[in-house]
Amino acid sequence: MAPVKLAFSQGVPQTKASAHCDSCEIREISVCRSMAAEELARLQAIITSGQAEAGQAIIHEGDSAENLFNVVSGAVKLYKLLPDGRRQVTGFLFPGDFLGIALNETYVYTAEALTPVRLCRFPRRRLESLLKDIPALEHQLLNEVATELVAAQDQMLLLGRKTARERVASFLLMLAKRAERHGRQVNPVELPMSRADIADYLGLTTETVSRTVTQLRQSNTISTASRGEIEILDLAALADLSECG
Amino acid sequence: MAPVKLAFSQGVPQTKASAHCDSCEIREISVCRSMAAEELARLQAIITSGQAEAGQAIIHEGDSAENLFNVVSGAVKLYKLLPDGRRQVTGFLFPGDFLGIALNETYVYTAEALTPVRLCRFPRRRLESLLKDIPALEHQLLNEVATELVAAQDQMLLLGRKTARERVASFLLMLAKRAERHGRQVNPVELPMSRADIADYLGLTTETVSRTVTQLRQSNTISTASRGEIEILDLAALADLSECG
DNA sequence: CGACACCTTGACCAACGTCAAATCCGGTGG
DNA sequence: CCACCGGATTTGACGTTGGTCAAGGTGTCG
Repeated sequence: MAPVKLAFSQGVPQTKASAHCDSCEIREISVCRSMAAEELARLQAIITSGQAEAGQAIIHEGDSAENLFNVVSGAVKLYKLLPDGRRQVTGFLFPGDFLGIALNETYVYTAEALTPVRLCRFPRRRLESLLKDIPALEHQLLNEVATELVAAQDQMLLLGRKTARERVASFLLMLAKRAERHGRQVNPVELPMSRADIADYLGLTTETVSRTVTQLRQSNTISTASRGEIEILDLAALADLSECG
Repeated sequence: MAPVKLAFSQGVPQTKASAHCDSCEIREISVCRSMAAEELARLQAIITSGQAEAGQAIIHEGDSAENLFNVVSGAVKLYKLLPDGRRQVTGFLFPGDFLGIALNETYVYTAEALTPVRLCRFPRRRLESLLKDIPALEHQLLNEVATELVAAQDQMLLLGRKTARERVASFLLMLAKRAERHGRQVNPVELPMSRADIADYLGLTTETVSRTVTQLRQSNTISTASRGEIEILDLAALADLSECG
């Protein structure tokens, strides 16, 4: 089938679903897992695929929430802005992660692609009507949101009470744990985001992140092999520093 | 019926449900709303009532999650601790709020009563089996958790990027909005929590909170009528200060 | 009325932010 | 292949917000 490109949400291209859930590489780690064949078929009937270039916005804070997404490949950052431009990155998404949970009618954060991203797109209205019929789907969503809430509370502890060094250590450990859980390479840890993104995630400045990374390198806790990667040399030391975060 | 007291979770007394959902004062603002009579009856069959004195822990971070609760009356704080004692208050609960969401088997935060508290207690196992039969209940829970997640993301923005003054202003506005939503008195705002609790919620120290409140009083934005209350004199100025948070 | 916990205020300090400059690195074009 | 460009990152010097430490005030409850 020739992909028919249509505009949606800031021009991110979409096509009629060209891939099938059957062959979906993230099915087992996404919200679509543990769904009966018949349910999966109904779900597949409403999805289309989408993609975004690095740097492109997928959804915008404040926009009407028309669609929800699953990240199929690539990495995404979520952020909120204050009127004067101060920014807080609230999360990073990787394949299998769900995007766009908004109980109100509008998105509460902006999502921007860090790398080229492939997406699985669910029209919100149609997904909501499916929820009434497929309890398993609502159950998975509840799981998903609850997991995110727990992570958000850990992040509050980090932002409210940890030192710069503890924040950076916690961040690296979190990325390593997630890479492991998702079956990606753990060491060196891949960092698809810029120092500025990391800073805005950790409530610091790029300068402080950079200085802290330098300190960790000088104490032989990590090594910065190539750009966009950090190798963990002393996991125990890093865990100590992170204060269990 | 004479309440039979049994020990549970750190000695918080419980009784067989002596009140009925029919007469529950928080039914319409809690997770139990929009439930059919038959469903409500099944829910009521598994609940017992509980209570806690001011200062008493209701659940402990790390404990096995045996029960979930609804706050019926009073106020509760939630917090997480670092090994060295640093504390982050992750939320305050008021009547109608749900407590104990934990997808793993253990609680991820401690909940402590700020005032005498009455609770509605749901054994987790039995609630989970009800979820399979009552889609409306799972739906309400999803709503509840999603709302909490949105609030948590706002709090990340506050903790990561706002100044002390903006944090305190945002906090007062949040309390005022919640009081309004719950039909409690809005002005003066009631503060059942201590300055230390506020500080640990806002990622500040008691001294900074105190100084900031003093500043706001001196600029005639608020007045500290009596202990445990703050009157908002200039709502617009406070909203300006909070930077839309 | 006195003890105690909580809150406020003051003096000083340090972690992190700000501003500025240097360096690194990948991409581009000759 | 190599020089150059521009953004990202690192490093340095210095400033500021909010933390720390300490003292004093205030309300509450026995």
